[in-house]
Amino acid sequence: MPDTERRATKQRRAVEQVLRETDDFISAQALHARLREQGDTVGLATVYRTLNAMAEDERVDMLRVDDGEARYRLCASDDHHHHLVCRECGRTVEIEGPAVESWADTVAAQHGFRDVSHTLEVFGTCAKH
Amino acid sequence: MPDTERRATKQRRAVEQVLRETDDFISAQALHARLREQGDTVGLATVYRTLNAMAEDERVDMLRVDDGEARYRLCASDDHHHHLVCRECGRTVEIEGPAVESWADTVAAQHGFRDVSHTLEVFGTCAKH
DNA sequence: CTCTCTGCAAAACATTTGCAGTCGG
DNA sequence: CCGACTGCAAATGTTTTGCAGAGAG
Repeated sequence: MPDTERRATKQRRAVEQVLRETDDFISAQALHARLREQGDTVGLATVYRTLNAMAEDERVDMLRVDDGEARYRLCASDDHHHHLVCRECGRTVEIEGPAVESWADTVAAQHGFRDVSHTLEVFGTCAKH
Repeated sequence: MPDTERRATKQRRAVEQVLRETDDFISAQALHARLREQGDTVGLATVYRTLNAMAEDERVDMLRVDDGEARYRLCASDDHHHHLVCRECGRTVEIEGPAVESWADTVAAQHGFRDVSHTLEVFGTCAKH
């Protein structure tokens, strides 16, 4: 239902502000916790409703991780990047793979798939471990 | 805990048999339903436990779809591969990206990461949808 | 026999929804 | 004002877990 009117409220502004300050994908639960930390009292349900609305309007990207939590991030209109994560300490480095992007699109198209998207995460043990 | 002993039971054989007959990824719930259909009475919890054990032993691939259900499938081949998954019907095509493999290793090494592994899934809408 | 496995029901999660009251435009 | 928005609590849906009994080796 993209045609519904959408009002600008205090809690929506709060959610968007946290998203703006967060580079990586963040879960609804974590976002809600961060809001409480900084004093904003926004209901968890409202966080979910806001995130869903934004996803519907394509203002955030949503992806699922293996632990079952959905994670959200403001649509970076600029570049799409991936992450290199240390499996020991969680340290994260943003990486780019231009070749991967086009490769994924090409292969998908060859198999007749449209609206292609992909998830790519690289794991390793960083120098400190 | 990959070192735990693993016994061969009737219900595990039943789960594996369904997996063997299924080409695409299937959810635990759907697998459980299929078992009941064909007369096997296996508890839902057992299906989950079996699937988790197999995933831990790397005998099945597990992936999450946007609706929040995890889907499982027997590892088809021994070499490392990726998947192109239809987000509408779950139809899956195995794809290979030799360039991606080496790219991931290289980038990770540049950042001082060792023991590199990665996950890559491509999603799209297949020709039938 | 000895442990692992199973079933069932309850618990633990993430996420959604019903409703009465609130508030933006 | 009016209808969209919010908070809370209750409802959902998936997956996990505790525990007593069953069964593989």
